[in-house]
Amino acid sequence: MDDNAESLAGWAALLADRTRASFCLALLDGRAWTVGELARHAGVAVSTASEHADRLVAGGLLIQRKQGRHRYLQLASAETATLIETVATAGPPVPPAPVVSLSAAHRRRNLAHARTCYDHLAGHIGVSIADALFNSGLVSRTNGLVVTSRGNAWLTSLGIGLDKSGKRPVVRECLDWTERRSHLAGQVGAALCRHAFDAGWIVRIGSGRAVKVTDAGARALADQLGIIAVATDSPGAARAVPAGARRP
Amino acid sequence: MDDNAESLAGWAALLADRTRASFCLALLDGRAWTVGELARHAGVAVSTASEHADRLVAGGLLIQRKQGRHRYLQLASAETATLIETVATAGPPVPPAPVVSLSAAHRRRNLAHARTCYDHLAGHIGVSIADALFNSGLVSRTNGLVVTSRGNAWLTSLGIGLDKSGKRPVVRECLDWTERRSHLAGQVGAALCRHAFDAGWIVRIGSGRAVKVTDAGARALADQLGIIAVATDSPGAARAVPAGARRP
DNA sequence: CGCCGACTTCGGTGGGCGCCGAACCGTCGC
DNA sequence: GCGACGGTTCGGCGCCCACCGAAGTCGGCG
Repeated sequence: MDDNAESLAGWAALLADRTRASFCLALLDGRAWTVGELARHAGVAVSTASEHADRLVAGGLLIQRKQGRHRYLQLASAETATLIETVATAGPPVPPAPVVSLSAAHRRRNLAHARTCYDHLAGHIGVSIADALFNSGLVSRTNGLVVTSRGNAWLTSLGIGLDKSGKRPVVRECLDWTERRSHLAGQVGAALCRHAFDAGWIVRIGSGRAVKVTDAGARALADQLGIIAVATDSPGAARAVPAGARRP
Repeated sequence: MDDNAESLAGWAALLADRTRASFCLALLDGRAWTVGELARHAGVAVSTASEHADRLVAGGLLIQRKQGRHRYLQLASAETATLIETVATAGPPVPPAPVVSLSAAHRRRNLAHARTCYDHLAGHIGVSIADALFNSGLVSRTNGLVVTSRGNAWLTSLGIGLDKSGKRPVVRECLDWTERRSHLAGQVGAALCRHAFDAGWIVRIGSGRAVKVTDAGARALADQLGIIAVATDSPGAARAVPAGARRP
């Protein structure tokens, strides 16, 4: 029991610091962040962030990849991510926060429904969009992940152009941590997200990652992709049903 | 992001202390311990233990029940137990613990083989029992999880009665963290575990959660459920094979 | 080659907290 | 009533560690 307790405590200690917790939560988006980004995100000095990164890597929670003068950090594995989410969303506990809760639960539901993951869409809505693009043959994954010619035409019709020679992958799958399925990242994911904002399909809820589908957005998604979506904050709503995809 | 990090950190902080971790691990056996017992178990002064108990209760990890001059502590819920197990058995073994291993590995094998989870049986043996009950039609999950009439008869033959009107679910599935499959909890899981202790089918190994199947227990399990089990500590043993279930 | 920028290392500071023993408080049993 | 006993409260000690700024390192770019 003795060494076991040590082990459990050591594990938990990694997460038991506000700054490190903030890192892990940020890294839940699956991306690799640099030390500087993490420092800015958590609001601490770069030197401090560097030391925390050391500890997290040493503890096995994160892995690092050095690239030029950057040091990229990401979660060690999907299991790690699951673990962090488990603890983070665990029970009502927590020392601070005596009441709140109602709005907290509401916020969580919003997050699960629609949010940004870095620069693309995630949550139920993100997964639904990915499904719709696959089902309607705009994106195909039979031979790796590619945008079909029909897909290109559709994107062009939205005013979106892709940079095939660029460094960034045109389209990429990104595991969604609330849905446990893929949504789309890469140039396509980012462009669609940007377009959704620009066209007023979605708006941010507050300052976090959560977004809300507007009425106009719901209509547009139905028209374009056959997705039935409702505004996140209407009562009993948090739901988006991918219908049999229609030709865009 | 901010309050979320705080929350995660606060949660983890509860587990991030050697002594508190030791408490929680001890309490995983589902029993209620007194402050004094926990203090002795962890090797700290009673005053120290008392303060730790305060924190764990305040944090919602434990609940307490005062009785005379004793203060009994136990895990707040089965979910809490699951959470602790998740973190405890999680990923990379942790910062410390360089070698140790042989006895540690042995102990872990014991744990994986048969242990208590809160108040019911877990590990390979727990999963085997669940399998046997499903296969022999004593418990069915075709229409939700229910004890069949034959199942009820069998339980009665063991001297186990169920409280159908009670608050606690009659039978519940509980994910086993070493097997990654379900074992049985709820009233049935608890009653079977209690019966196994009472009838001498299993005995505790030391003071922890690990249990060992006795020779008599192995015979009984084979007779009753067609499970082939061997005592945990016989060499190369840690194994329990669910055979084609026989009528009990 | 020299500058810039990302990151690391290092010394120093402060606060938090884990620990204890001593004093205190309630309950139990005589 | 008194003593024994389980538990709590309190003051104090010491360590650990999160934080910072300044100096140093190293890769990339002009």
